[in-house]
Amino acid sequence: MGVSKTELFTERQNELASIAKTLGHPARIAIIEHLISINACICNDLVNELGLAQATISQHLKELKNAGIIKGSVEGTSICYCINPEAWNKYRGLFDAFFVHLPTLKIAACSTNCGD
Amino acid sequence: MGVSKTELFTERQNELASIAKTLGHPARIAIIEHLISINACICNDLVNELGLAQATISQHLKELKNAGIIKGSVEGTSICYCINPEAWNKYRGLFDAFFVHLPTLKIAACSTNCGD
DNA sequence: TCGTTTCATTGCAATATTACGATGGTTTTT
DNA sequence: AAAAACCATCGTAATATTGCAATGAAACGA
Repeated sequence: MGVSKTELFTERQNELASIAKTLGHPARIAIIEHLISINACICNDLVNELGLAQATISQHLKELKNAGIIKGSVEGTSICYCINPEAWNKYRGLFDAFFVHLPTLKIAACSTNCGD
Repeated sequence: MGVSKTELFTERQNELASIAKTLGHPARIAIIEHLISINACICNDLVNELGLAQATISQHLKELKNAGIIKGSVEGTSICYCINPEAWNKYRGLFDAFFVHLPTLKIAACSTNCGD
């Protein structure tokens, strides 16, 4: 039906999936990486940097803002965006905790059980 | 249009977004974590473990298999799934490299520029 | 062989996502 | 005040995703 059954999963699983979903578009990855490389806040540059329309960029920025990954502040006629370090570190922690699993011992056991 | 303009981004950005998208559903997170906790391969258990229909679980397993995160091998009438450690480590590396950015110095600069 | 178990696949309905043109609001510049 | 610059939002079209019932396909046991 196009809607996820979030009530079946833990809050952490839903949160991890939600932030992964936010990162699940190359434009949003590119926006984040450009924000980081510029080491400061951007706005209309993203429209020129990536090849997407202004409305599309604005839409992606909104999603990133909703997720908390970035924040923006008014700066004259333009809006200055930057990474939100608190959310950034929180999400890094979530992914770290997720990927830290699967030590060597488990790898061996799994390979054995799966054959192949 | 519902379709991403992948040609605008680097291969790495597309790959990172793709794997993030695969992880962007709580059922797939739950499947992965259950596979890890069982330390071996599962199949029909997932239908009982999560509250989703068999067809739905099968669909999620297919996506995880397409991404390479898991692999399955026939085991009698059932199919044994497990984490694919090579892909796992590769994706962990991608996320690590992504999140490793934003050292303390940049945090300070960004906060200053953004006001707030 | 026949039924059972276990999955994958198909077909469908409901909803979500992606992209963009057009429009409007806010702030600066002239 | 008028024009310009910048951005968010609305509306729309095309496509993707989610979930499930129903149906097949493959392997096992009686």
